Amino acid sequence: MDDQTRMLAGLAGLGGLSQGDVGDQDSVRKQLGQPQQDIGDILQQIMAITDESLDEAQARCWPEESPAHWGGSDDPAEGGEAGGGTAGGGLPLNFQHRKHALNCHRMKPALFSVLCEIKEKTVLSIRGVQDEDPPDPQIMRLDNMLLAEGVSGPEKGGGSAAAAAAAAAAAGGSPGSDGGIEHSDYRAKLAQIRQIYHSELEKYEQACSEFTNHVMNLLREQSRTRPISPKEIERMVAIIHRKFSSIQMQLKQSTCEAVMILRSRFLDARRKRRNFNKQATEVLNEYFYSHLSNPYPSEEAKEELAKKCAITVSQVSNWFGNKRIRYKKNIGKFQEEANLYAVKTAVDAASVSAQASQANSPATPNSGSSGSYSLSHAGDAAAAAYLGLHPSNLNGAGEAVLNIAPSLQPQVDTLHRVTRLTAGYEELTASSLYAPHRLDTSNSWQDNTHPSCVTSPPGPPGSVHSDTSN
DNA sequence: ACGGATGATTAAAT
DNA sequence: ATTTAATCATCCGT
Repeated sequence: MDDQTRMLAGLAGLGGLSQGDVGDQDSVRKQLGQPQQDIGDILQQIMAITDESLDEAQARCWPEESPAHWGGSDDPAEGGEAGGGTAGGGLPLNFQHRKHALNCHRMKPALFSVLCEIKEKTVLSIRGVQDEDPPDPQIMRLDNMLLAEGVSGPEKGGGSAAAAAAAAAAAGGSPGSDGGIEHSDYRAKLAQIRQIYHSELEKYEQACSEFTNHVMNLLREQSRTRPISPKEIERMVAIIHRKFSSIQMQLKQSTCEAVMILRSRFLDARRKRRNFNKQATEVLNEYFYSHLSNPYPSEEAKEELAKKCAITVSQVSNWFGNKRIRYKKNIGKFQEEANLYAVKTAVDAASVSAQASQANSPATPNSGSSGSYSLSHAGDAAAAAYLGLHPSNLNGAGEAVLNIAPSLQPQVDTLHRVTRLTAGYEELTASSLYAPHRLDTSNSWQDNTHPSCVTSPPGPPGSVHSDTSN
């Protein structure tokens, strides 16, 4: 682990400091304010000890010396009178007992604290004042996002489902049937991300606490041989945590990134475009072709259409925008469609009227098409188609017997016949039905391009692309 | 795989 | 704010 070695290097650096501190006799003396003779003795002993290698010292001293050690970082209260009795007052001449005696010296706690203080100051001056870290706004942002995305929140379901639903609503997706499948896919991926995130997080946390413990033990042990205050250990732990939290931030950041990518791939409505279902298209087309002279549904009409088609109002707007422009661009291509829907509306109108006049109602086979939007205008195309159809497709009672509506797939010859029939009434439809409407209602809708008719395409149908390039 | 169809997005115009 | 025109990205039949 890279950070571990770096961390240890940092610790080693601190260790080096202690040697320098020990040499600073003057300040020690100044701060202690104790008889100088005493201090001189102690310092000499300290110097002697610091001349030994750490290994030697450890090997020699630790096994036998358990009760009192430097600083008593485990139990600060212990420091006060530790030195009093056990040393027995005799001067330690034996090299082996030098350290032990030093530990038991009555001055030891004071000296220790002074050394710690000095070191503290040095460390602070080196490191500057950036010790207290404010809660990182960056990591807070990431946390918030992960929480909102349902990655770091409660384990299952709730959070992510809510997030997905919210995203779907924001994307304006249809709440209908096919939405759920997509989202289950999305949720599966999200769960995958969440799992990775959590396992990584756990790993990091474990490593962090492990390492922290290790360092703390190390420092505590070292506090027997060099001045390390509890405060310093605390700070070291803080440093470690900072390091690890920066690693954690990286993890969070990459998780956020992954979630964003996932989101854009799965929930961006544009990328995951779904065609409207047949019925919706049908409803929209019916409206469009029955209001061909002014295919601009009002807000209420849009709402109604949206409700009918189980899509949003803005989707209705999109649809009409696309439809208008594409129709206008290549009328010929939409000819058959126009006739088809004209027929359908005519049939509906006919069946409605038949229903009205005759008591029996042969429930229009075409589910949503009978005009719940205002038929006030049901006019132009419907009437034209009606005219074209009348001779062959209406029975005596005026009831529609047309069979193309239910099966949505009109045979080609039927269509052709309709087209040709309608074409026969060209002047009638074009001039007496369409033209007036076009003139008085709409100003910009098809100002010039197609002068006359619905039925005779002005140009070669196949040649023009509705969309220029792709 | 390809090309047309189609819903959505965008900038510009109104 | 809505519409147009162009464009994008995907869907879907072949």
